[in-house]
Amino acid sequence: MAVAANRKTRVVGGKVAADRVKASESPETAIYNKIHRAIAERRLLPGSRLIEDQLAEVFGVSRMRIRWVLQSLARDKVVTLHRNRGACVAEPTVKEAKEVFAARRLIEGALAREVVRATDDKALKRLKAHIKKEVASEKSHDRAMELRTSHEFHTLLAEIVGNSVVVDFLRELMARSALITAIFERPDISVCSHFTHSRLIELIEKRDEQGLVDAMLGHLDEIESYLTLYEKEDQPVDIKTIFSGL
Amino acid sequence: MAVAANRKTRVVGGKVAADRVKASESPETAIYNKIHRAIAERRLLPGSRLIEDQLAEVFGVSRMRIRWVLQSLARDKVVTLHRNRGACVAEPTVKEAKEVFAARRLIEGALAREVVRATDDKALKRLKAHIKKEVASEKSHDRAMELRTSHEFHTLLAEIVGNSVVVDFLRELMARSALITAIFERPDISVCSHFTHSRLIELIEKRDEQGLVDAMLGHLDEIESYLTLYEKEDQPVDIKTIFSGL
DNA sequence: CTTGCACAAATTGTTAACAATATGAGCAGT
DNA sequence: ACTGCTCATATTGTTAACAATTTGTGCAAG
Repeated sequence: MAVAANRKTRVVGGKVAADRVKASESPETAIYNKIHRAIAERRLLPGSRLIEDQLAEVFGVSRMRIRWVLQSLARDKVVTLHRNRGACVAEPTVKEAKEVFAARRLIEGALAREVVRATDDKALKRLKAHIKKEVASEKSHDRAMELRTSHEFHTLLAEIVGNSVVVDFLRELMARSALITAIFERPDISVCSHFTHSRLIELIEKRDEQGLVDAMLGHLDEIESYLTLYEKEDQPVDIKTIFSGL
Repeated sequence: MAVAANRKTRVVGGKVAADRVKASESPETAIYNKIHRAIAERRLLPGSRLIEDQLAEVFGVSRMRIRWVLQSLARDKVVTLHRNRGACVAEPTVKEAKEVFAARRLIEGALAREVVRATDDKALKRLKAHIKKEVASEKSHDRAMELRTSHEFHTLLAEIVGNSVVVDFLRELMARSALITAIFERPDISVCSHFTHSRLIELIEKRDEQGLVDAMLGHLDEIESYLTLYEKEDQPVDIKTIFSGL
């Protein structure tokens, strides 16, 4: 995430301030997260314009702050910026969605091998603890939280391998996946992913490297198959036929 | 790259303007590239302070522009930003360098398989044409250009696979590699990489998937071995001993 | 010789006003 | 109806002045 997150923990009279849990967030990151979440949860629909003045007023900050945040969101492909025409919530194309999933297969597939090598008892505990979180999320029937928790599992695998460069890539891919899922999700299917994730953990425990790789790739295929990723066939008929006639 | 690069090609009286080759660069990207290049070519050494006013004057733009560019450079890990204390040229640690190369092995190793599948005649031509560029760069004895061209080869492989998400990741990794190489390069060795790259192309031509993967991993190990990546052992002796004494 | 303090200088962070640009409505001409 | 035009409006882009912060220096006290 481009927005710096390094405001010091605020201490008041010897006691940590009330917003301690969010203490590591600069105002910029806080706004970044709010907008990002609003988009991922589809309260802000793809294509919606994001007007600086409005956001500035809503969040009670100056326009430059908003500008800054929008830049960050744009770099993470969550909004698109048009010179002199402002920002819109990104509208990922089908092509883009497929590329993101292809990239995930590439990276997470390769990562799977490393995970087997890197997982120790402590890591296993973290993984199993995370499954509990996923179960709780699914029970709550809060789709947004479900998705977040589920994505965190994938980032967690990268964290276990311990390469922060890869972790950053994974985070970025998860953020984009969240947006893509929000947009292309089929309303008729609801994935029960904690089960699949448990299966992955079993394979890690068994040190079944190839099995884990295959299961991971299968898992990603499964997720992708739950989306409606077909190109829209609305040909630009009128103009095209005219031009092909020439 | 976070800085938008989308100024329209300027047309003057029916003829494309003289700066056509750079027409796609906004003033921000131009400055971004200049600073980035100065760092990669070690004209700006790691740790050097980058003072907004100075840069603004040098490039003849306002401070806000510089601020914007510094933000982009920071996100690409080429400079580090300290709240209220300005920007410095990044000083990649040995740990960071190793992580970047580990990430490269992960991604480029996995990419190698895809490359074999994705390479057609046209792609082969591009690859071979690029080797010529590398040869020319090496002849010129311009170390900076040599490095650039060499890195472009790796990005080119990603381009051939055709996944723009992966291409972006690779570009980022190459930029960081360039900086890392610039900093940790051993002055006594000069890599003659076009030969190794030619070997990779041969393997692609032979459709030797596993061979290519192995060769690529070996290549990356080789590059890394040409750097002086040992942790500096200058223990914080004084303080540490005092504390361990307690 | 070190520590602590106050103050000055350099630098970054923020704001509000202004300039430039794009968008859409209205309206005339065909 | 459709095109082309002008102008008002909304919105973004830029600037310059101001506020806040950090850093370094000098000086006095221990």
